[in-house]
Amino acid sequence: MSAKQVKPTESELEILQVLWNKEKATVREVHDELAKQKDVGYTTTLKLMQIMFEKGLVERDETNKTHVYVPLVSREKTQKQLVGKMVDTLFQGSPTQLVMQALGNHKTSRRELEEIQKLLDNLKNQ
Amino acid sequence: MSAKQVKPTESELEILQVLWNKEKATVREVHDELAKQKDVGYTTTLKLMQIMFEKGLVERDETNKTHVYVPLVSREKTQKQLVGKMVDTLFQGSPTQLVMQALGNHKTSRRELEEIQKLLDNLKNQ
DNA sequence: TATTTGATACGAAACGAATCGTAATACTAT
DNA sequence: ATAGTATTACGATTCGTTTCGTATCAAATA
Repeated sequence: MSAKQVKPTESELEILQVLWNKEKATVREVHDELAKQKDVGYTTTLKLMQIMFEKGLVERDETNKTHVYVPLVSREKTQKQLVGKMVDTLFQGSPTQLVMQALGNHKTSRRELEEIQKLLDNLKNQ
Repeated sequence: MSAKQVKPTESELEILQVLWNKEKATVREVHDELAKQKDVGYTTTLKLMQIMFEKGLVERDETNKTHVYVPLVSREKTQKQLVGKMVDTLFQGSPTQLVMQALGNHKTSRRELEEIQKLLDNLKNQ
């Protein structure tokens, strides 16, 4: 029985995004990426990543002066965690309602719709 | 162009849930409902609902001493708002991925699966 | 009418998240 | 070696959320 995963904050999620995409990254790399999206100071990003390290959300290689960070929580597990919470608090426990909402409000390509249909067929036959 | 809706906090969402379900409610009613789920003081609930009033998340009828609160934001709009944000920050802008995640990780009844399929068919034919 | 009960208002504290400035430290290049 | 540059460490502040205690007021009741 492993300990329950820490829930990342909004800002931590933004950092995790970068780490998941890059597999691993330095503070500078993460910061440069974030700076494209919003106005934030370098030390702010640094501090956040240090906190994430303390929380066990990331690991880091301290061999060199410039530390290299790696995510310790997976994208999938985090998605599952947060989607689950959202289903509970916003969709009264019904994932179906969430699906309807997500599909109804965005234009989805035919290709993607068919992919989902395939998944549905699989789920029905089991 | 109406002003952008305020993003409710976690606690405010819990209160909105009750209000959405009851259509309208007093602080006492909301609080009794919340108290079933978690340990919280009456004045805490009161204060939160007062803040929600200031934020414009709810309206209230002050005719009687005991105020009656009504939600000013709809469940649907709030769902849309938060699902949208989640798609952005956690699913790289792909609602389809969110759908897959939601469907994959919960057991969904055959009836619901078919309901979703119907929606998909409609979406494909337009 | 006086007392008790229940409601609102409000300030303040506790808490966590986010931001930044500054100092210390290690690398780089002259 | 020295000066400049980039990085980490860390404290402090700000900000928003949540929590609660106390005061005040109104309504019910004894």
